Amino acid sequence: MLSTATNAHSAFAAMATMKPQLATLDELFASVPRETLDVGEGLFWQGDAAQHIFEVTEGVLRIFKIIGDGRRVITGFLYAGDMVGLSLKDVYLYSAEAVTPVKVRRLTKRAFIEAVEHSPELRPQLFALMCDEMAAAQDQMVLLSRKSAEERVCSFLMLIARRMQGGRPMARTVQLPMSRQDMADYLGLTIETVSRTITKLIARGVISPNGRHAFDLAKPGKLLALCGDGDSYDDIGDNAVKTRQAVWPH
Amino acid sequence: MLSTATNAHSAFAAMATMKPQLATLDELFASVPRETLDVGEGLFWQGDAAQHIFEVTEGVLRIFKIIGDGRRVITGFLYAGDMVGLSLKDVYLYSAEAVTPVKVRRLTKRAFIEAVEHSPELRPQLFALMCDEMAAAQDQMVLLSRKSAEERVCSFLMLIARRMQGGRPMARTVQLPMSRQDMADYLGLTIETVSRTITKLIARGVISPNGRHAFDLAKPGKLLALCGDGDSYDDIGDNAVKTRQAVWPH
DNA sequence: CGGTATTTTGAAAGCGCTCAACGGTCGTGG
DNA sequence: CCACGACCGTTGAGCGCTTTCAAAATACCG
Repeated sequence: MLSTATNAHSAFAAMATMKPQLATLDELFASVPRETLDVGEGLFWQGDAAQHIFEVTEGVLRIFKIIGDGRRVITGFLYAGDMVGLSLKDVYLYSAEAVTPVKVRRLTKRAFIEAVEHSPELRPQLFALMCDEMAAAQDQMVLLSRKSAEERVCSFLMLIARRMQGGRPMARTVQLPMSRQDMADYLGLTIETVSRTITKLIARGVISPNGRHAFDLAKPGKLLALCGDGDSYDDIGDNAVKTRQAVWPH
Repeated sequence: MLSTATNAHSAFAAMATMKPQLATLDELFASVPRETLDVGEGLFWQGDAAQHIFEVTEGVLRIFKIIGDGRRVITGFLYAGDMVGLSLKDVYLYSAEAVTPVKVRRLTKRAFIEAVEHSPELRPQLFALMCDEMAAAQDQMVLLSRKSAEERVCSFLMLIARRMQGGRPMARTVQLPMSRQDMADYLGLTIETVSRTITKLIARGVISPNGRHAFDLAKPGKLLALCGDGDSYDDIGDNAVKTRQAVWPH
């Protein structure tokens, strides 16, 4: 568990004397050698002693929990720039495996926490990171709780599309490196339902396959409308423009 | 929970901040007058400018999101001691309403963040809080993604039972102040399914009604086993003892 | 090119949902 | 104290979406 004070003074001294202020969380990991993971290889397992924080440098990682009888729930996919292992429990509460070949850098939890604790630059960044994660988790609860299979798949496509483009214009093509089983376990569906739903979206011309693990977004406006997020869109001609007509109660 | 060393450190911290040390997040709110909410009254709404952080002092609050066509997802119930509004977005991403009469205290987000930022005591507490929230969110994803109706209801009963007793011996009686509709929207079910599932649990003697919004846990061991969390339990005679036989992959 | 894993497709079943009616409880007011 | 009504919870019947079980098709890899 995290005991912040043990070495607080020495860590502070070290930071003050040896290092310039770190501007970004990323720089924290800059000096650490990269490790590589093959496809399917695990980074750590649910129940392992939680000693490190990792930063994904390259590739895609899946984070998942398994309950007794083998049911698997993928709680997230991590891309370059994402961090994993952030928790104060002394064991990991989930497992992490490589979806694609992955490169990561690791820091001991203590080193990470002390560095953040003594950097006024880093603290807000960590805070922001955790807030974003929490917001994403809540969106996922909405998806799992109330969305239909089609809405889930469309939401997933949009999520990945947005993530890949860092938010900008929106990718024409979405890469889905994970298997259908991974998608199913992330979306709370079965592999068959995911497959059928995708087939239907293709038949309707909303997306079109581009290899088995990539899709072209033929009608991005339509796709957006099918996410079930309740905003309304001008869908004429599929050059859809978001009209941001939020619908709250009261 | 998190054992921080308070001592060697605090002298230095006090000098640095020129403020009396706050030992707990709770004390941050100590000087603020309480506000009260009637049953059903809203604290803030999804989309409102997010200017305050709240601490629940008394009662139960529900946190929920609504998507376009009226579907509601309750992402959590908050009890005395819990905090709400923690986010860096400039609008709230969810709404908060009183399930029971509620008392809260508020701090502006800025005041809160600055206080935490200047207190080495408070920072780890906030970090711990957010980590716990994240862990709870992931458990909820598991529930929503892969658990049956019965498992969901049992998990909910256990969750509330544990929360009420602060983790100790386990309450004989569980108070459920929220409506069946609230439970349904939290568990990703309909009100009818929740009702039917509870009826079945009563029929099987797992729980027994104690007023409409409370239940006695007649067979806590059985209840635990029905949560679908995959541990195994000795259920003979219902003086069940947890045998902690975790099941990870590999 | 053969063998394996993954994905797709088909048919049937099941769990939870929808629609509908009934019952119970509580507060109000006569 | 009881009658009434509104709200909430329960129960029932039937349906539909997703799952399950099974098999074929396709991609992947040595």
